[in-house]
Amino acid sequence: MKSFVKVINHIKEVRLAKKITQIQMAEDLQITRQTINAIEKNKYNPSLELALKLAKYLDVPFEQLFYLEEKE
Amino acid sequence: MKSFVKVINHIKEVRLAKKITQIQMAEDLQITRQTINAIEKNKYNPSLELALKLAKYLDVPFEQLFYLEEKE
DNA sequence: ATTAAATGTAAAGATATCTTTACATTTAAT
DNA sequence: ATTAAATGTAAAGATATCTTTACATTTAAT
Repeated sequence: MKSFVKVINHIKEVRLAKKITQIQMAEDLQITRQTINAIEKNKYNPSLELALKLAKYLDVPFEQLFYLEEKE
Repeated sequence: MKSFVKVINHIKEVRLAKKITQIQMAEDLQITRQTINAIEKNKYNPSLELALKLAKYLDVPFEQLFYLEEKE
């Protein structure tokens, strides 16, 4: 899927505001800490399923946590 | 990511309500018709990026188009 | 300054997402 | 009933997402 937009996520900001560690979050969501780290560092996007779990876990509206933005 | 939840999507219902074909939608979103079809038939979930594009295109709140449900 | 906890990163391997090409079946219009 | 448009499907290949194992660096507390 070539694309001129990219996904922005605010996971790190929300996580820090709630004083949760990557480790805690990974355990709670039953994924690895490397995955959380990679997503926060924008190595790749979470799958749709994980994205929905993240919004639920962090208790923020989905569109506030993830949204599209023009690339570059 | 082993998981006890699955993603539900209402793409087909919304698309039909708007009288749009898979072909038209695929062209507009610059993806293939096979991808739309596979997602509507639940062969797999869209990527987060495509999911966000779909909600925007169909003009529905994200959480109305995609949400988690207990598996089985 | 030392230590422990947290974060960052890398590489290999598994599965998921998406494309391309091709053909079959169903639906809608005449 | 015929035809065209739309939908369904399959297989091979490319890239993305996620795990596991391992180690390095940074941050926070003492």
